[in-house]
Amino acid sequence: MLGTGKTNVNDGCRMPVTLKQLAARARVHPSTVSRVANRDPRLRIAAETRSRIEALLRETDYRPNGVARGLKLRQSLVLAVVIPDVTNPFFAALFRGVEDGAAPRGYNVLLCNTDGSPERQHSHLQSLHARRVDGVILASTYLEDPTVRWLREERIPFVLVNRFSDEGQDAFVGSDDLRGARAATGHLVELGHHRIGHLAGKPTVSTGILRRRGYLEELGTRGLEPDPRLVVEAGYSEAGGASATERLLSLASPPSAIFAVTDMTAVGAFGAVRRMGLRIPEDVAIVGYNDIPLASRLVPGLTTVHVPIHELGTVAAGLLLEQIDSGEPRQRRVVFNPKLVVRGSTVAGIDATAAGRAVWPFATE
Amino acid sequence: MLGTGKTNVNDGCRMPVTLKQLAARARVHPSTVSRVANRDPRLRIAAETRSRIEALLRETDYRPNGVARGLKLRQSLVLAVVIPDVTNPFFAALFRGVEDGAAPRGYNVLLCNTDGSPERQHSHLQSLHARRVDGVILASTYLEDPTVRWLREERIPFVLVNRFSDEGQDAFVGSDDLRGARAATGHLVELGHHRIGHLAGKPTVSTGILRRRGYLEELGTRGLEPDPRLVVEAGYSEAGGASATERLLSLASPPSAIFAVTDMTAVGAFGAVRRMGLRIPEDVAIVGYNDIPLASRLVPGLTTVHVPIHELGTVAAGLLLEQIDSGEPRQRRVVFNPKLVVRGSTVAGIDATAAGRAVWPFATE
DNA sequence: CTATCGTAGACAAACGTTTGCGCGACGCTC
DNA sequence: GAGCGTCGCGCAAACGTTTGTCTACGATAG
Repeated sequence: MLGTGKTNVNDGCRMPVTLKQLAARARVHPSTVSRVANRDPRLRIAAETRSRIEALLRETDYRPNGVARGLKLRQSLVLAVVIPDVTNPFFAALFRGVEDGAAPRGYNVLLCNTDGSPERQHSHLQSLHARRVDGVILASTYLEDPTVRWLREERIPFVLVNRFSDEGQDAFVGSDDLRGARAATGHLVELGHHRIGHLAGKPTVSTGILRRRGYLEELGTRGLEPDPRLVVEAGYSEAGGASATERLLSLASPPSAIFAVTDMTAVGAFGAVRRMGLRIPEDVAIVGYNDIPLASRLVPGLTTVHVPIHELGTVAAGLLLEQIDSGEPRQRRVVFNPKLVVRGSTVAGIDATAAGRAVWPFATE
Repeated sequence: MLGTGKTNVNDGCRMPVTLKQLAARARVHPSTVSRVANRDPRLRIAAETRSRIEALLRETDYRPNGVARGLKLRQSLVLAVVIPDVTNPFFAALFRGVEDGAAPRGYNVLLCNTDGSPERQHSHLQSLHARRVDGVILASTYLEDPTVRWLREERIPFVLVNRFSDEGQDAFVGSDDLRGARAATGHLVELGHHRIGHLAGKPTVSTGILRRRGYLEELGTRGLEPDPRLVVEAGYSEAGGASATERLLSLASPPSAIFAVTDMTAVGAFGAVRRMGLRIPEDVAIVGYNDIPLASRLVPGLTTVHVPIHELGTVAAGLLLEQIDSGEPRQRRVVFNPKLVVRGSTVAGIDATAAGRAVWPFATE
């Protein structure tokens, strides 16, 4: 019979079809099939052969083995996003942005949670490197981060998001933390607050340093004397925000307003204030940072500094792909101008107006 | 000089070191280096050679090329999680569970968002298959899902989570939806509600069907006549929950309580009830499903059916790895017994007690 | 009729591993 | 001292692609 020569088809068990098997069935060399499948423009293929092979490709629904392809071509079409914790809505939205930016270009995206541990970050990156991911988006970096230096040395394309490292000229996308913090603080001053507390981030993280500096600078500009006792390191967790707030409100002369380094920190503050039997904003006004979806759903709504989180992700993906395509590290930095969103946690009753109505697009479950 | 023979090292540019390069430097065959690196138990290596090679491995910090390894070994050490949207806290927690279960075994995890679109789901899975992922965790399936059949046919290891497909005997981990829905409905009945509305899921999704059935069955058991007008399809989004609630509350004789198919749906109901100027729980009591972190932070807290979301993920990962290791599809089904958590959205004032204090571990940002 | 040329497609190497097999060399026994 | 067992390691094929080069063949021209 025709086509039953010494083809080494193994149709016994269902195996993903390979180029060689197709070549045998079409009685041509594997390279020919490859050129047809890839529409190789440099080689001329007889119309008859081509259509025969194309029919076969369609019939078997051939998909090249990505692993083999990756080995030969030295590109895996896989990116990685490294973050502290996807359970934090900020990072979930960020990841969505990255995927939305990368998927249309054929990339899949790995997600790695570090829980803020430099060791886990490092081991994740070792693993990613071994898998030859094409690029990394790193949102869990800290200042003087050896991981970033290692990425530079290994010439692995990467983009930092939200936080940056060193004075580095690495590709970066984030918000203008200094400006955002000044806007938040200024808002509280304008509301008449004199004693404003700050739930600070860590001094090892760029956002922690810059937002604290913005807070201090704005106080200075407004002619208010900063009180060191009003600045408490709270970290980025809800629990940290809660305990720091308790300390702040137990002071002899407690603050009447609080600027939290992060929305999640502010959420912790909400809980602490409530448990102490105080009212928001009458007794304590609260401002956060990032405008995560949760911020608009709290009661009262959380006044916060809006950051286009999803866009951070898509832009980062774009920068990374640019870097991968060009082959050279482009040190572009994209810094968004943050904008204050006023809600009920600083101005009583404002949630009933349009400002409080922000509805975040939560998708189907 | 020693060691400067015809070694084909190319130390001009920094390339990831390969087995061949190391072999050349150690003056042995690549296979020998491979065996040392892999601690191949079957082959005996002279102590001197071994230590020489081991020193070299440490010195160069050698990591085998995962792509080449994957090609040869037919395993990529990559899993994929397919969900509608990671921005939904339910799926974020689920993903964390999967990663926490898989990472210790050396796996990295791809995350794919489908936005509930069968087309996107299908194209994602095509792509995953081409990349030869070792297994898939699918949480976005619907009934009579061609994707699932395709997975079965291709013999790709997979586990369904939360929702299942067909009557299938596929590996599955989720909660007992029928029981959870009955508990939620029964709770409302016991509080004295006679007209209980249901914000239903889609009839194409197992959770939608089962939770609706549980609601109806419980009403029957309690001797209440189900009213078809009180069941409105709301889907799984906040917006869907809001608009469905508006319809429900505009009825001639509106319900005094609502059971929502999902916490996010319930969140939508919260907003709608508030906008209509009604009080929770005095005018309308609300119950959700899943107990996402957000549920305990709403004011009042959302009464809901607790599901161990993170554990769903780790267990699913375990099942999947078991399947991968054994080479055979194990059709184990793990069904958790859900437990009602009562908060202020059904019982006024209860949030001040311990029940409302559930603090979810949000990690650092 | 032969030299030339263009075209269609085969050949083979390469990407970086893993692993069954086999081969020399050494030491032991009889 | 010949045979045998063991030890240590090299050889080569294989995983599934891609791509530069080379060949065979038919046509055309001189």
